[in-house]
Amino acid sequence: MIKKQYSTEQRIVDAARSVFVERGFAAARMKEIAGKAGLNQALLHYYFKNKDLLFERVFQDAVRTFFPLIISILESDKGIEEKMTDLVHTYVDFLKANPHVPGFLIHEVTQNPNRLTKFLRTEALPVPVKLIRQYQDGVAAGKYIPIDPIQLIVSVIAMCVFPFVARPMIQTVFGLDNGAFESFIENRKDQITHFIINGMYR
Amino acid sequence: MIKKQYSTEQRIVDAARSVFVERGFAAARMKEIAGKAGLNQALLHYYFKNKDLLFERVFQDAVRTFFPLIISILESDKGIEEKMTDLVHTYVDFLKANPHVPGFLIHEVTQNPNRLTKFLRTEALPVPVKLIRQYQDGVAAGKYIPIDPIQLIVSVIAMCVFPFVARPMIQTVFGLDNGAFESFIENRKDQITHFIINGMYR
DNA sequence: TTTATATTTAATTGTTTGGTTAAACTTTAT
DNA sequence: ATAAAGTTTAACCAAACAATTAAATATAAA
Repeated sequence: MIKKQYSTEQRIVDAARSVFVERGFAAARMKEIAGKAGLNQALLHYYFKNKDLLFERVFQDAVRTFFPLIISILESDKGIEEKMTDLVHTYVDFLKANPHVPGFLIHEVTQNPNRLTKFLRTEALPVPVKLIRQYQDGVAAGKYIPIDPIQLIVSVIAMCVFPFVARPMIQTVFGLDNGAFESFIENRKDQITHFIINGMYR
Repeated sequence: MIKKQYSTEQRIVDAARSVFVERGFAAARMKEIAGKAGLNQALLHYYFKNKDLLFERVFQDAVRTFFPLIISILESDKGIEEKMTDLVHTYVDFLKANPHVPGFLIHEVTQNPNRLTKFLRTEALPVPVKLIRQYQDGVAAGKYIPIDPIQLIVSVIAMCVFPFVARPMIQTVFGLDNGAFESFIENRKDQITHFIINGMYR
């Protein structure tokens, strides 16, 4: 019974993720989610009392995958260059496997910031103090340009995430079909790594 | 009569922009737009046959402000460094005045890419060939690092736009109140300019 | 002044949606 | 075998929504 319960609930959550991530909360339809999960709406409501509770589950799962990966890379014991390289490569590969998640999170947090605030009250995200200290030490030693390490982190994440978030726009404006866009992303990993590391050095 | 017609239609469009940009197409309500414009729903439909037509108008106006500014800066006759500085400063200032527009466009293009495709069929966007050539010449002369100038353009735009698009997320994760976020953006202009120009040079 | 256009109010319409209900059936656990 | 939990079907509900209608009034143009 435990096995069966897991399977039905997980089927619902997987279907819901698919629909919510594609359409967003407001445009997603419970009827569609039920259909995708291969069950009826009554059962959907047996497991999740309402749309908002189901959404919360999907949202929380998405946040749990999106942020901790960044933090663990930034907080490793390696040197900055290696961490930046790791971050770009690992993160872009993660985004390739989950291309719609950042856009989904950004939009839904914008629509309802309380969702993230509430989540972080129970599962706080550590500030990447190691990376920050490493960078500040490098600035003091005259090795890196004097910018705020938080700005650097935001910039690196921006450069990784933005092409996924704005994918249709970039494809349309620059006339890239799907194959060309995938090459663009694959090439991008080394190119922005080079640009970032080069940019940090004085 | 012309004066009056402009005023009512423009009032509707302004109200619609406000609501669509904040809530997105799916969650925006015609009733709310009518209320914000200070008129009734029948009049709303007298001027715009349906929700989609009204949205198209707002969308097109937004696209018309978002992209051409980038292109005009990238295609000026100035040197690359000056153009990058101009782009960051001008663009961030534009975004400060219209903070929700990029997020709105990105989300709505993702939900319905045809809107942008259709728009660009009638109002094509030039590719910034001058900037591209300038960068490629610099690479050939051994002055800049060998990356694709399109990647550079995407990165610069990413660094300008992302903090606005992901503002609530960044504020929440880094614990910035509104004042601190505004300082962050103001500081960011010079910091990313420095980072970008430094990053380009070999 | 007359005609055309713009505007309003209040009510209505048809559809969609999230959610509920009841009863029957199936599966699982004891 | 019985009881509990899971699942289904079909119908229903109330609310919300975009859009419409009819009639009256106000404003602008000819």
